[in-house]
Amino acid sequence: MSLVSPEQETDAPQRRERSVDRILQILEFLHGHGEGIRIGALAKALNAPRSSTYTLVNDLTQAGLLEIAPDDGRIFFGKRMYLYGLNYIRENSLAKRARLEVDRLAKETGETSEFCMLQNSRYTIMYMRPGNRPFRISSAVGLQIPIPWTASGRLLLAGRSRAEIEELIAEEDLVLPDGRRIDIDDFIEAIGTARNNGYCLTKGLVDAVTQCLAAPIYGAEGNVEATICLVLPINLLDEQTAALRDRLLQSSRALSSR
Amino acid sequence: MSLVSPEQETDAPQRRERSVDRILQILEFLHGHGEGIRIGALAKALNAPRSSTYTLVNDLTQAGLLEIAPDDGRIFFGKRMYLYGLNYIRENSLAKRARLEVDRLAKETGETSEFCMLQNSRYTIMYMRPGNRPFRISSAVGLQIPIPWTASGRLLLAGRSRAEIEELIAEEDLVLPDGRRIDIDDFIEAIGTARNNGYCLTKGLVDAVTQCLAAPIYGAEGNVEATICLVLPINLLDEQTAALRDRLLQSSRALSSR
DNA sequence: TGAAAATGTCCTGTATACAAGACACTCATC
DNA sequence: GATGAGTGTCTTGTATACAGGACATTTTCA
Repeated sequence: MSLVSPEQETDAPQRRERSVDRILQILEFLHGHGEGIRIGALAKALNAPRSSTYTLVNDLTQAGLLEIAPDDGRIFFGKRMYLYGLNYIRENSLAKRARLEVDRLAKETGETSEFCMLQNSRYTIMYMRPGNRPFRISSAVGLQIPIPWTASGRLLLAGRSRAEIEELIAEEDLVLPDGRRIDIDDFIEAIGTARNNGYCLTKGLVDAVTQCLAAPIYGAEGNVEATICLVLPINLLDEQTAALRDRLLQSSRALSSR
Repeated sequence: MSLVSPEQETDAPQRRERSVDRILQILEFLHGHGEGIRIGALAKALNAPRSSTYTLVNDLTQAGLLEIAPDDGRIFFGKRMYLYGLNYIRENSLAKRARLEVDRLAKETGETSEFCMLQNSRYTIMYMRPGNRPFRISSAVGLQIPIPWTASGRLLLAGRSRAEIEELIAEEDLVLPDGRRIDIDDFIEAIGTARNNGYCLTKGLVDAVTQCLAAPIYGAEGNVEATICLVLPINLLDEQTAALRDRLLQSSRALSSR
């Protein structure tokens, strides 16, 4: 079931939609859009009638799931959505354990640690704990990031067929922030290597000064359900990296099923 | 508009509800309930028809806003709800600044720092950063906590009339975790004092070994929109506490409007 | 082991929520 | 100050989503 895409364009009179579906479309669009949007523009983007959009957005706003910026009327996610969402990371077994483990890892190593999953066939940092280095703090938690940009992404695709991978990765996701293009064959090979090694190290992908060291979290069926990873300065000594890797793999094992 | 309470009990045939409202009821109930619940029990709790509840919950589950525990079928908040919620704290101006300030405060003082707001006429920790002490980490972030249990709560009620306060505070919220009962008159007086002082200190309320030092964050209209606070061991020296208070007030000013 | 309760799915009629469009405003822009 | 685009509110008719209930399982526990 496609969540966000508006119904197929036909000449037939527009199908009536259930408000549930409209709500899900609104939320998903807002999340993907990445910034506030005004109601009119939202209705147009979803190909939804303006009147229905008004009532729904107003309902959700009154409930606090959305907020409307008082100055320009743009819609954002609201406080209540945030509070509801916190329940997930507090209650979900894996998320809860992973959060604690990330905190522990960051504290012990002093390095920025992250817990990551796939969502929508994109990569998402679910939880992050910054390290002690005076680095910039990444504010990418919860955002959707192209899978090929990350070490975790290579692990998360482990076990999938070539066709599946090609299907999953959009063309533009192969282009790095600095404009370089990742070759799909190299990428698929890297996935295989990562799978065999049981970890993955990428250098200077998203930016030139960091490397990313990721380890898999296996689900009950032996699939890679999530990853835990360290964001490191690129110029570490080999023995430092090796020590960090061993420590990371320990966390990886602790979080994996069985 | 009451969010969670089911419609008034009449003998008239049940009013039909819009699915928007049902959804809001489901989410709010789940949040307040604090743990997973099965669909049947949910329908009963909301006084909603079972069939409608099934379809709605299934829709929300497919969308990832809810999750159903595979073993016993209980409903929880889902991954997508969490990701949607993260947008709030990333985009909302106050929440964003407060998060950075809390991180800074925790780092500088080494003490557990929190950003708090009212929600539903209950008190909620919106964001927390643990300090360096080997304390237990509170996992109360996002939960609804009785206002009288906290220093922040006293600040957040500043400026409200006695009647409003009595209206707001449920009887049972005056009872502390250890069974002691807070006198409503003392509580109202403490609110006035907190308002005049521009900060609030409470000792040994929620547990015997901590004190809580809170400062207001003023909104544009001079109202207390939120608070920022420190959770400290109860046996600090006066001069230590004073220094922390000054530092806290600095953050308070930085976050307040104007 | 049998009865009672709960779970999940499906079907149907009708109360009503949605789509469409009208209307009165408010901004921009020329 | 005229034009066009967008905003927010209301009203109305009808397609349909919801409430109710039936049914086949599964679970509970006496």
